[in-house]
Amino acid sequence: METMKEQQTANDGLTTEEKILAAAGKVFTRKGMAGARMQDIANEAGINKALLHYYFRSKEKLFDAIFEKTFQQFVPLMHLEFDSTDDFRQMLRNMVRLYVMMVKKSPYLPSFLLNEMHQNPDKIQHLLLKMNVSEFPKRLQIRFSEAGITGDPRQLLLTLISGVIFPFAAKPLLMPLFFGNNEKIFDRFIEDRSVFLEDLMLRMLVNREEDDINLDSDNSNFNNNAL
Amino acid sequence: METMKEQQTANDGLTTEEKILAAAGKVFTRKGMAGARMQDIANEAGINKALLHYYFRSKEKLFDAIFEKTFQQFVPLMHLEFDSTDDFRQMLRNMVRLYVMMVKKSPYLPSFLLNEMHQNPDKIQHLLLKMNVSEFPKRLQIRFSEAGITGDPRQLLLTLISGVIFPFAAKPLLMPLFFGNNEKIFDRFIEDRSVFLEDLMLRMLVNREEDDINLDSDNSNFNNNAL
DNA sequence: TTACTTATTAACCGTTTGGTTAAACTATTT
DNA sequence: AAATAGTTTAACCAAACGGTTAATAAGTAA
Repeated sequence: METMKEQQTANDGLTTEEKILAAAGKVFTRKGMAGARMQDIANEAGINKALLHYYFRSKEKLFDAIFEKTFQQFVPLMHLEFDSTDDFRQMLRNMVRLYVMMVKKSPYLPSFLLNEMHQNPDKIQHLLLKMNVSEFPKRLQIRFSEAGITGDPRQLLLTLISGVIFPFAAKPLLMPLFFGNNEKIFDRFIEDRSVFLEDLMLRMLVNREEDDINLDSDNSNFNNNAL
Repeated sequence: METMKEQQTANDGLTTEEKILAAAGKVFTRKGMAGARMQDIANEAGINKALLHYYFRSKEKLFDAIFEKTFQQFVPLMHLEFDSTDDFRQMLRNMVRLYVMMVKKSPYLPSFLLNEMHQNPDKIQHLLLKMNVSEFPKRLQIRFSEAGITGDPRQLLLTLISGVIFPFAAKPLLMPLFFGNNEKIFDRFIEDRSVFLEDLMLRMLVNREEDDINLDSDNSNFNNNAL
């Protein structure tokens, strides 16, 4: 029998703190900060409510921990992913696949993040400073320039990300409107959408250079991204 | 001095009920159902809290009124817009412009709707029945077929709508990350985006027929849209 | 004016909520 | 074993909340 110093592992192999974080993540992402109840989180974690305040001082502190963790799970993906692959097209493909996978696993995430971002825009400022993403727009521009893309890379990136995330964020509407409340049909649609979006990206990249339709080539306002 | 029977107009030319609805709309869209307080709504309307319960019986009833109104403002736009113009490309252009205008006017709307939709997916089912949108997917398909588009029209439509809405829904993130917290730069980006999205649509329509990249032409799962 | 209906308010009520406390339980140290 | 530090709980608390009530004010009809 070994002695455990820092944290003792509970019955199911999880620290109490870990159990709290898992439960809080579940409840907060579903109900949001305002809709979540501390008692619900305690029940979900199978512990006493006072323990929540013992580990995290207040509801807001606990929420902040969850929000930060969830936020970082989302945003820096592009951050990391943009350096990993040499082939530009393959990189875009990977991004689509990665985001589809992520959102598929936890469908509440997008609307949770979007909503809480609006509720506390100040916290985002702070989070973006902690993760060092201030260089991201510059790197994004360089990456696109090297690939010979002339247009505003933000337009393309936003189209890509929104294209993946939005169907999940709007699922409760799309489900009865387009998919007859059939989960399998929805899943198949998402499968098709991955291909659709990859193809969409390729079309844009290929055509953009040789085409006469000019989209504000001198995008002079791209450098104003101070923090 | 005229006599008023049905509803007397208050000092500022608005019925009390109208003042309540306006105030509730403002508070609910910003704070959400769970985050909104009846007292805040009463304050915003400049009336006593009990009046809220006098006109609408409960918080949920009041919320439902706002949610329905807001929801209908959004969804049936495509519904109406899809019949108005003969020219298919012009119609898509109009849709983009219309949605940009709408969301620009009330930036909280997208994240509010997306979030509350997740919170009560059951209510959406009911709302979709009231608005008669059951025919919409069929009409959408027909409209696209007539224009000679072979791919799944839902993919294209979703790309369009998400492309417009998402930048506003994610504005608190994009603002410091891409636009240096400068509202004017953001506005200019949205202007550019309208053009970008219109161009994007045209590219897809033009190329899709003559291209060898085949995106699941036999979209057999499109007809399963019962309600 | 009188009677009556509708609109509006201040005060109140029961419940829920985030948070605290003091005691009990568990492990580690001496 | 005794003392100590860390963990967990039941019970409690004040504030906030949605909702009610009883009384008042305002408009309408006779």
